Amino acid sequence: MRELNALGRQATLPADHPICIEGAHCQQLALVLDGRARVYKTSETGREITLYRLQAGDTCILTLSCLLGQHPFPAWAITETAVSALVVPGNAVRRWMDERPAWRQFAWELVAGRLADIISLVEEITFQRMDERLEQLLADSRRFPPGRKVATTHREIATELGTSREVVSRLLKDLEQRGRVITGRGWIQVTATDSRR
Amino acid sequence: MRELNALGRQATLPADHPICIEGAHCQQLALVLDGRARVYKTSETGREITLYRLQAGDTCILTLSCLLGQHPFPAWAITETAVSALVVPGNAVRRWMDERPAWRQFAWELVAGRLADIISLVEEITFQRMDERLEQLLADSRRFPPGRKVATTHREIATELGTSREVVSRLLKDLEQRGRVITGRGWIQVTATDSRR
DNA sequence: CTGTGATTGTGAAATCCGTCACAGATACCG
DNA sequence: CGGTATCTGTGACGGATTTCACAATCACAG
Repeated sequence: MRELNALGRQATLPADHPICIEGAHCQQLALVLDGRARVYKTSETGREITLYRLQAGDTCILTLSCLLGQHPFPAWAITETAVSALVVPGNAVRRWMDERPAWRQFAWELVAGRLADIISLVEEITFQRMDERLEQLLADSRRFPPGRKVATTHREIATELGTSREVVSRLLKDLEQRGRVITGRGWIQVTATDSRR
Repeated sequence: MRELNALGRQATLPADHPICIEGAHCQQLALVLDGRARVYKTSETGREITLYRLQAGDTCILTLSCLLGQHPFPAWAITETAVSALVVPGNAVRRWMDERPAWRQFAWELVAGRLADIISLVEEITFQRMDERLEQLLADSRRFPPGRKVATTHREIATELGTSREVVSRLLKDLEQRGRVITGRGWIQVTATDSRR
């Protein structure tokens, strides 16, 4: 930890600030201290899909695999909220990987987790309908605590799922009519479910 | 290498033999010496999608991330041809990760490559139509050398792309009429393209 | 309070895709 | 050579999704 603080440079980024562009050769790794960022892919037609998110305590495994595996960064990344992070140069990361068992363990844990995430993303996209995927997204109580308004737009959800805004609007309308959510301009509230079902 | 041979156990598996089932806790790692295997996901309705393949020189990064990251195996794996492999116990893998820089490098290279593969899979599934994805598959000259018959069935290609056999049959018919492929029962031949286009 | 930009609602059409239902064709095994 | 299992071709249908077009609504700055 001491070494980490010595070599690292504290940085803060505002919300909606680009971090990585596709094809970049990363030279440093950010350890997220606070805030949230999003790693995603884009299509030529302007649609997007979120691959995964970074939160406090995370580090971007794609950057990691760039640094250690000598590959270009295969996606885009952007902050969603203001983010503060500890930025560490690539060679330090590589050295720790050699010298620090705890760091190795940390890195593999992260990679294993994200790899599993992305694989289940593939599964979802391939086999599930959009309405199921939307429900699944809303069922994540960390991001959509039931009974509380969450600030987001239909467009944001669409880029999350890799579809278009209209589709999300329609599906949300359905869900609202079935009493599963309440929506307003710029927010959504998942209906509090009693725990019996 | 010496150590690898000392600790490893040589194993051979016939074609179409299951290797890993979803949710397994892997205790050993296979280094593929010869043959080909497939890692895939399934849906309840019986459809499948291939995540990636293992060839000579590969090792399964999912197994690796299981061993090192303490996660269950998030997919299925099966041999496609007869496979011979060197099977190494998990604790040896973990030890090498501590002691062998070359092994670490090897592991990270593989992970970085596959991670990029799976991410571009997500991109394809999300943004491309099935006909584009099929053409892309056939454009892989390692697997479909132009001008040579390749033994495969429509069903196999369907499980590759995560769709149904009929869809593949129709799309192939199209491609055949446009002169891009020649097909027969149990084989496909990509038309030899002159290099000017 | 008014204008402006962002957000949301919705209809219609087109396309893509998955599924069902068979018919035919082909390889292969005895 | 017959029988059988597998593979391929195809029509029909319906559902899911995308896209375009435009109206309506809302939030907020000035």
